[in-house]
Amino acid sequence: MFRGQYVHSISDNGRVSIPAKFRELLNTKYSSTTIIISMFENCLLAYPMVEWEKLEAKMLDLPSFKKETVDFERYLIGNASECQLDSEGRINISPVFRKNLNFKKSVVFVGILTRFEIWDQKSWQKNKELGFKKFQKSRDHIDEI
Amino acid sequence: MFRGQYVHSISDNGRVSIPAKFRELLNTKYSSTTIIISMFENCLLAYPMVEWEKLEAKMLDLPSFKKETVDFERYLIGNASECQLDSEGRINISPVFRKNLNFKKSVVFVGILTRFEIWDQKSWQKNKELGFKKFQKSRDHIDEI
DNA sequence: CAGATTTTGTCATATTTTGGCATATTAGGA
DNA sequence: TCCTAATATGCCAAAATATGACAAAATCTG
Repeated sequence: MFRGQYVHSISDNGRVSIPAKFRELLNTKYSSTTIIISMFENCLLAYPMVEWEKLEAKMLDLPSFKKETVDFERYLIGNASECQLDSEGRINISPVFRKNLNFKKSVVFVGILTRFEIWDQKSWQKNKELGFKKFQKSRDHIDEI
Repeated sequence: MFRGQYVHSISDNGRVSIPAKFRELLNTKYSSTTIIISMFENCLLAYPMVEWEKLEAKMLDLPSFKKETVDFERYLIGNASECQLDSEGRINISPVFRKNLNFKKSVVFVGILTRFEIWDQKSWQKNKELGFKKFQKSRDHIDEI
């Protein structure tokens, strides 16, 4: 499972290396270093191909003309892009993503089970307080655990 | 079960040894020295892998894009990291954790049944008073015992 | 089509992490 | 209280990792 946080720096042309722990998981569990990244809240959301395909399968089952479906899919799929890790374990993040999410010098990788997020470090820092508050609040709604 | 308190010192690069009593429990009861640590309130929370996986299994059943789920998982999983005790019974605590929790020279291990916490010694001292007050208050809400 | 710009591949190096040994410290038993 | 065994921790070398630099390839633009 993807877990934990890693801070990496991103080059001027948008190249950044994926944390070794994540690369290893892609190699072992998923046998593929192809991932899909898309936009989400204030960050990028990245899935191993296999997990992404599961997600797509579920989306195909949604009622296709319902407003929520259209809005959800247009955003998530519409922003998705496929990436191959290179021999050094790096990917390129397109200018569009970098501009939208204000990616500057450093980014934070955040592992979340079957997927991981990529944040601009400054935004992540800013969200830290809020994130903890949200976590505290969410605990009341997560009754199953 | 994990119980009691142990004070250990942490090296400059974040390496610290797990109390022998805890190691023994991992070896005997859990047959594995793999643990997961994550942030929680003002300390680290450590689970033997088996116990942690029970939690994750429950989390995988939550609706993955719902706000409460994201907030909860981003914090708990996003801060989690897998550790293997080395041959000397030590683990590494990442710079992110040390910074966030202000880990300085000494840390306190606190055993709590199926898990244990790791505190910066100073914070632990500071929280002692408060901890007692909270304990007193909690007694009214613990109806099952 | 030619030149300019961007992307990609490879190498080199600084930094961090890991493994193992050796020594210091602690705890428990006689 | 001393001795012994277990435990914790400092230290150093080796391995892994991240990232900067640069050249080659590809792409874009006029």
